[in-house]
Parts: sequence; structure tokens; C-alpha cells
Amino acid sequence: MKPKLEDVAKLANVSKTTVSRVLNNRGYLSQKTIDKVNEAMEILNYQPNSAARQLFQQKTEIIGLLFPTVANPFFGELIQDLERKLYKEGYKVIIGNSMNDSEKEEYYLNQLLSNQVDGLIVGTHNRGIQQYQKDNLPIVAIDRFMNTDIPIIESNNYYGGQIATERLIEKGAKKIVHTTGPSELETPTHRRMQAYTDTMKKNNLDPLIYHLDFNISYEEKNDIFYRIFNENPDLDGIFASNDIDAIMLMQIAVSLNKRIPEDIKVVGYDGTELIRYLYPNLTTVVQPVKKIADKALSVLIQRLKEEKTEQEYILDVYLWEGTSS
Amino acid sequence: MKPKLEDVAKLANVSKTTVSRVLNNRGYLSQKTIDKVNEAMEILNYQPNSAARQLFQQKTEIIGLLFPTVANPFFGELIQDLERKLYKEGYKVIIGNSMNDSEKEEYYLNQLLSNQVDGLIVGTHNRGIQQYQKDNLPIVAIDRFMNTDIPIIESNNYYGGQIATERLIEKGAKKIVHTTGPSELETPTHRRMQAYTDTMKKNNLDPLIYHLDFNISYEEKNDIFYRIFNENPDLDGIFASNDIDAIMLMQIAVSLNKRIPEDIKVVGYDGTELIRYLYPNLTTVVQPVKKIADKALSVLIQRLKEEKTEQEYILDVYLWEGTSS
DNA sequence: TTGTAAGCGTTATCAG
DNA sequence: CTGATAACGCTTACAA
Repeated sequence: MKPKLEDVAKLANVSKTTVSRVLNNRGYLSQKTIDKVNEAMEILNYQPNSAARQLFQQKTEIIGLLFPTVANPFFGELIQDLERKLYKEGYKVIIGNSMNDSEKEEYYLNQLLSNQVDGLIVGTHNRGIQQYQKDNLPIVAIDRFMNTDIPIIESNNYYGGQIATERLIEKGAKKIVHTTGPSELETPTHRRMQAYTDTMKKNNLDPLIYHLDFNISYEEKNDIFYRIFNENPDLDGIFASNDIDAIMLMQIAVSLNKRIPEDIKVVGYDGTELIRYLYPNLTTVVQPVKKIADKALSVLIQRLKEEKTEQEYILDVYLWEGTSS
Repeated sequence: MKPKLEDVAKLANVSKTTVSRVLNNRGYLSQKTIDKVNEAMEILNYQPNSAARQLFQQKTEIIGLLFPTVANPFFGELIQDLERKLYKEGYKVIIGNSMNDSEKEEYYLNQLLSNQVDGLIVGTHNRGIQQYQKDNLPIVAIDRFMNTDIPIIESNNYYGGQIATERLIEKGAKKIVHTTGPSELETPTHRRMQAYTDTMKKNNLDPLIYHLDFNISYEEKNDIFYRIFNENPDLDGIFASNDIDAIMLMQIAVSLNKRIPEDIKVVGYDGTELIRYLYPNLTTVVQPVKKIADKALSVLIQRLKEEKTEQEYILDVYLWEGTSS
């Protein structure tokens, strides 16, 4: 059906080898032959079969990206940036959104590791991943703790949690709630939570933490957030583990006739470009998305070249000072 | 390096054929052989080589997704949903974010059409795509006009533009600005723009349109938006072609001490779940993201099965009535 | 400067 | 129930 090298060769009256040479600009070729072959390719609308190429070359020029979701602006911007940079380096990306579903994560891992990708950038907390790195497929982890020798790029989560909590306390909040991910998982949010707890205690305040499942709907989340206000009528501070949650909580606070920041002070986390333009008033801890992407890419490329890399890279965060606290 | 079928075969003292059979559950096999082979696979940590499989089977189980960006919530949610549904059908996705850069689009098309994908869902307005469908690779377009026989899934853009404009007029706005994409490109926003223009004229109002390039930064966009206010001090209505722009414009309006909706009424477009939770007050035209994804998928699957499909599918939109107008 | 032939790792056919 | 062999489409030694 689809034309192959051989068809081009026949039409141009040359051998497959010659066509291949033209295709890849390799070896000596007369201009006449080159033109002839190119013409034949044009006519047949020839596209090389990449499976065949991959089989021979043992590489795909594809990098797998494994993240929980693409719909959250933090991951959205990160993935966007990674894709752009990988494109510039000649790679395409295959994306798996695990939604923190470990079955799905495992499926993707198995698929992607079947020689489908030349490397992997993971932003999920998959444990099963450990068994695979033996095959020395280059892998880089973003913002996820995994006790293997996979290099990790992360922002300073403890410091982020600390400045967020301190900000609220400085501004006079006493009853401060922290919302975060599920407690069972080893995610970077744990360090933020730890920093929150430490900072609260240091200031003789009681930590109050709400754990939310990752993959609940906006609607369910909304319900839980309402409950937080109901259960804590004297609430005057919120440190949310991401900006979406922070803003949703603010919306609810406003609908309950609370004033921000007078009655309730809020700090979010992530500080994506999108949110900084949509909600410039939100005080939030800004993660350096572009730098994270840069670093992940450069480390991955080092690994692809079989160069040695560090085990951990920690990038700075800073506080975007809005008026929400 | 990596173990292959042959290595497993040797270790298990059987032929490659047998191993392949075990791998694919095909044909009659004694339990003893099955166990033996599985054990050998375990030991070697064997992963089948997908390039070889693809070469033989002539398919990849990969669908290409070609969209302008993943960082905008509309595309983010759409892509998220497509990925989830495709995963359920056994497909992986390869993503290209063209950023409306036609060179990049073409590169991706060439790559993806080299037998790298079994099908394509495009949300970019690529013209070059026309030449390819000859190879009858199944393609579905989302919300993009392309005068070929590629099936198109879109929401009712004209109606959306109409109800948005009517809303503003009903609420008393007279000097209404519409922001939209570049004028050269044939995008769905054109129909919204056309509806805006028609509706304005029908009400004896002057249309006033600002065209914005797709791939400008938030910063540049912000500057342009400020200019809109400077150039139109008597502005009292805004119909933005997406919610991000609508909200950015609202932020600026507020910073200029305009009240919303008293001084300026605003209507956005897209109505993603994210925005409806973050900015429930924004009046906006809601596109049925999930239905679009559903339809795109089912049409693509029909095409994959070589079944006939309609040429165009138009889905309903509705107005989310916030307090911004 | 061009061509022949072997091989990449898998699967299907056909024979036993 | 199991095995030898050809084929998928391409690239690269090696030969001419």
C-alpha cells in the first residue's frame, strides 16, 4: 500500500542502497542520481517507515513523559516547556497521564520501556520504576522522591513550606489550615507539610492538616473545602499545597462573607505563569517551572550520552507577594 | 545488551516461535513449557521490542495529538480527556504542541506520518495536512476548519459568538470590544467573530476587533490589553475569545478602578472546568470539552475501522451566567 | 559512484 | 504441541 524504499528505487532505476543514501545524505552520490531519487520520492509521496529505522538503529528519538495530569497548570506549563525543549533537541514526546493510578503508571512503564522511548522524564511517584533502571534506560525524576539512583530535579519544598507558613503567621493568622495530598504517598508535598508542621510548632500553633486524594473531581473537592470552613469557624489562615486549591478555598470564603485578607489569609503553591496573571493577588510560592524543565532536560541529555550526573538538584523557590495574605 | 526473544528461547530450551506463542497466548502449549518460558523471561527481565513488533504488524497503537499548546486550560482539559479515553482503548499518545508555528507543525506531521502513529487528532489549523490524507491515515480535526474530507468535530462557534454578544448588549453595553486570534488564519474563532460582527450590526453598534497573535507571551498580551483600555476610554463591554484573555482584561479593568459589571461587562469563551471553579463569576460560553473528546474519539475509531463517517459534527454550547456581565 | 546481501527482533505460515 | 523459515522496511559492511 504505502510506498517503500524499494518502490522508490525501482522508479528511479537505482538500488535501495542508493535511495537510502540520498535519504540520509551519506556517502558519495552524483547530483544526477540525487535528483532522480528525490523526484521519485516526490512522485510516490514517500515517507520512510520509522519502525524499520528504529529496529535497525535501536533508538526512537522519543522521550516518554509520565505525569499525573496535564490539566493542572503546573504540570501543563512544565510539560509544555519540556516538549518545546525536547523538540529543539530533535525528540518527540509520548505522554502518559497517570492520574496517580498506579495500574496505569505500570502499564505505561511497561509499554515505554519496550524500546518505545530513548528516555523518560517522570513526575509520578511510581515505586515500580526501580526495577527498570537496570536496563539503564535514561530516566530523570521531577519533584518526586524515589530512593534509587535516578537523578531528581526538585524545587526546595521544605523552604517553600516554611516561607508560606511564616508569611501567614507574620500577618497575624493563628488558626492555619494546610491542605495537601494523600498521606500514604511519598510526594514532594510531604516536605512542604513537614515545614508547615515544624513552623507552626515553633510558633506554638497547632498544625491542622487536611489530606485530599489526588484524583477527586472538582466537585468533590469543593465539598471538602466547604466542610473545612464548617468544621473550623475560627479559621483565619490557609496554606494550600497548590494554587488551584488556594483559589477554590478563597472563592468559598468569599461566598461565606469572609474578607480576604482581613478575615482569612491565604497562601498557595506553584505560582505558574497562568495563575500569576489570572490571580495576581494570590500570595503563593513560585516554583521555577522553566528552570526545572531546563535542568531535567540537561540531566536527561547527559544520561543519554552516558555521562555521570549528580543524584539530586534542588532549585530555589520564592514568595510571590500578593494581597491574599 | 537487552535480552531478546532468542535469549529467552535459549535459556528455556525452546524455539523463538514457542516463546513468541507464550508471549501472545497463541496456539496450543503445554503448561510445562509456558512455565519454563515465563520463568526465563522473569530471569532475563525480558521486554519485547516494540519496533520489531510494529514493523511486522504495521501498526503502533499510538495516536498523534497535534495541538497548539497544552498550557491553555481548554486544550489541557481536552488533551487530558483524549489521553484518558485513548488509553482505555489501548492507545498511547504522542503529543505535538505546534504553538501555531507552521514549521513545527509540518515537522510533526512528517514525523508522525512516517508510520509512527495509527491515527491523528489535530487541533491546529495546518494546511499542509491536506497532502497527507491520501495515505489514508485516519485523521480527525477538532474545532479547526480544513477544506478537505477530514471529519471535523466542533462546537457551534457562530451561536457561541452570538449569545456572548447578545448577553453584553442585553445588559446595556454599547461600546463592546472583541479580542480574537490573528486575522489571516482560518480558525473557529472566525465564526465567533463573524457572529459578533453580525450581532453588533443588527443592534446598530460598531464592531471593534483586536487581533492577537497566538504565540505572544503573557507579558506582551498584558501590554496590548492595557492599550485597549487606553485607546477606548468609553469601553463598557468585552467579548474575549477565551477565558484567559477575559480574566486578564478584568484584572486590568479592576486595576484601572473600573467596576465589573457596573462599568465594564465581560464575557469569555471556553468555560473549562478549571475556570468555572476558579472564576465562577465569569460569564462565559461553555464548550463541551468532554463531548468533543468523546466524539473525536468515536469518529477516529470508526475511521480506524475503515467505516464511513460524517464530514462534520457540531456540538452545542451554552452560556454560563456569571456576574461579570 | 553504485549495488549486493546480511541483519535489526518479532510474528505467521507451514511442516512435523 | 513445537520448530524452521520467511517476511516486515530499513541501513550498513563489503564488493564492484
